[in-house]
Amino acid sequence: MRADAERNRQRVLEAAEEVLARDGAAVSMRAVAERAGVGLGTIYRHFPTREALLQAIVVDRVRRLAESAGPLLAADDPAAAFFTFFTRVVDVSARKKALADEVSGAGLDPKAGLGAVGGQLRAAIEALLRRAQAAGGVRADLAMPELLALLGAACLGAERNQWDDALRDRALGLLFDGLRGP
Amino acid sequence: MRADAERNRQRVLEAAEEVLARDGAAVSMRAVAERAGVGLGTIYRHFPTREALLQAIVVDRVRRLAESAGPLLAADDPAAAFFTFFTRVVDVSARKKALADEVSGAGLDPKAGLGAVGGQLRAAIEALLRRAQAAGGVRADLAMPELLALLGAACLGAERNQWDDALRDRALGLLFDGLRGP
Amino acid sequence: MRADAERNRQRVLEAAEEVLARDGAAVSMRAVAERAGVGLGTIYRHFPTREALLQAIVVDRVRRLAESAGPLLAADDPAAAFFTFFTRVVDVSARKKALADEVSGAGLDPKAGLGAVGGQLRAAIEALLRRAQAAGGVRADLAMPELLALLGAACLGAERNQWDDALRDRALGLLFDGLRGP
Amino acid sequence: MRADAERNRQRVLEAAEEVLARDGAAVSMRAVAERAGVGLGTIYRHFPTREALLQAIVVDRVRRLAESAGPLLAADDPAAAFFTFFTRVVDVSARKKALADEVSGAGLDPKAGLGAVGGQLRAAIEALLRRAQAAGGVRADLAMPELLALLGAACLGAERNQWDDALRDRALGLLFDGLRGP
DNA sequence: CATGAATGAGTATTCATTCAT
DNA sequence: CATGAATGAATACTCATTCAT
Repeated sequence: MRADAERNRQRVLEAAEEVLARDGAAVSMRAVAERAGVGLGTIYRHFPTREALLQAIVVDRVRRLAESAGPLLAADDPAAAFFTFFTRVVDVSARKKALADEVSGAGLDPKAGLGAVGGQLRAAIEALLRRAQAAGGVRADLAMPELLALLGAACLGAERNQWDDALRDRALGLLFDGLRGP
Repeated sequence: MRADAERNRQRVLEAAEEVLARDGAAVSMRAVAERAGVGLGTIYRHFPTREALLQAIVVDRVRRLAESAGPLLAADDPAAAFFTFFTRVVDVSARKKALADEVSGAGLDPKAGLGAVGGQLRAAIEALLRRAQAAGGVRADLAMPELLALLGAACLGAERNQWDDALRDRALGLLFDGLRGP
Repeated sequence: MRADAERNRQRVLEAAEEVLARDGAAVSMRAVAERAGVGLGTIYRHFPTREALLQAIVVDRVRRLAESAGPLLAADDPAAAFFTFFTRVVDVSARKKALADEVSGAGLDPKAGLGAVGGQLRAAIEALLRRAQAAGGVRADLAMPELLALLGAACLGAERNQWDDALRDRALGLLFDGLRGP
Repeated sequence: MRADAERNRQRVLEAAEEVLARDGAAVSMRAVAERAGVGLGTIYRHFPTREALLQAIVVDRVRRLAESAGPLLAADDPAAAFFTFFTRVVDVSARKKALADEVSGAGLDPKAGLGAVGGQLRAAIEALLRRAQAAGGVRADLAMPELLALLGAACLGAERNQWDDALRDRALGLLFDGLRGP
């Protein structure tokens, strides 16, 4: 790919990321184009449809999240690692609109638009959970469906209600007590 | 107001409630009019804007929810009453689209579009919480902000991901363990 | 239907008829709206899609053509009636763009977008042909496929090349000699 | 012109010929570029506009048609030669989209976009006609305007309606009977 | 000289809202 | 007072053409 094309592709992605993070999934293509300082056609050159552009951004976010789980899988305290990652996912959702929608619900199954990265994030969560359970830091009867349900809910709540750090810590603190066991 | 006007107002409200519950907040005014069997103008006679109509419905829902808390305030088991009401709010959210948005977050402050009923729901929750805490069934350090944050998150998650009863019970069971205390 | 709605529907149809007759099937909806002096939404109220509007016009033209065959079926000179109708179809095509496309080819089969009127026109042509053949004014071995092929071709030629009356008479005169027999 | 430039010009012409013949005049420049395996800019280097490219192709087709008339001018049976050529033009139109438009109507006047070749084709047709008339195989009162009108119409019909060989023979057979005389 | 990235005017279509009937 | 016809701004997307690389 030519240098200027790659540069413009990045500008489009960054502009779309910004307006998407700020305004949510209802962004118009024209708004993205103006923000990026490019023509409408330039967006469509790099992303065939509106959905493709938005998905590219969300997929990238989810991928980064999944990748960031790597170091935590080798952390000394498996339970802390699990809760750290849970918090991180919620945290990113609070700051980036349209991410929670994907983390929430079925979005982590490969069948969804996320493609493979949905499964990767899910796998990362599951691995962290298993280690934490083996270490006794998370109750043994916690299964993935309810964990994902709660994680998705927290992400949606954090996004919609713009949880600040303090609120997030208090809310997740309560939730984590429940995940540790009664 | 003339009797037929009042009757039409009710028909509009009921129709809007149905389509809003089913299709979510993206519902079109025409869809509401057709469902109600009235003209578009009739809707606008009773509700000045689309937002006003939707809000009237949500306000009504929230009001009913708040009123339904009454008996629970006199229940024998304050903690059970608290958790019952929490579950009820989540349950209704899962079945009625566009409710979770209001329960979530700032919607329960009087400053929001909900008007007074937001405060009423909030007051009901707070009263149930205080009784449950006094009875020792809920941890004493649980404050309203994080409680509302978690309640809103659960509502959003239940709506978006269409929690079934079993999933709702498992997810809320974990959360309630956290609310009882570590 | 309300009087003003019917009036506007007619204005739209007439405006679309004009621009379609003049500019062909590539007309834009905006051009029709401006010509009709109505808003874009008004067109879409009466015709759900661009295709529906254009088809309504062409269907109407074809219907009128088919209906105009009625008196000719009772004419004294069956052969003259047949040739008169053939000429009429070509004549209208020369004056109204986008008609020839429908008369030409498969457009007269009910499967096409013309719906029933395509079949009616075809039936009218066939009836006129049979009478003319029975009267000995048209060769007996003339069948519908080649007749429709020639009629469609003449319509297309007349439209594309804007045959004037004299040219049309000369060209069709030659063709009719062929249809009478060698 | 450099050898590679000439080579690219040919590739563009051939690719455009193919897609034009298959898909008709609505072909996009990008489709031509991809088919030719060259960049869009290369097309515009050789042809200043979309129209220029399409015309170059049609001009070439018409030129070849005109040239193919040469041997027929020396054929033993002038009438057969005339009808053979008429059939050939229709035949090519049926197989190559966007040709009929040019053969049809004014396209054969030098004033049109075809440039000189339009006149050449016209001259070839006229020469064949004169010989056939002199030999008594075509009616003496057949003049060029109506002949061209009918030829153009047949070309358009054959293209639009995708006449197969049998239909073409039947339709043209009827027409030729008319051209021979009543 | 070749490339293909960028442009942006243009397209059909939707929908909240107004207002003549 | 009810109706629903009319409005027109807004949306996603296409494609001939230009021009930086």
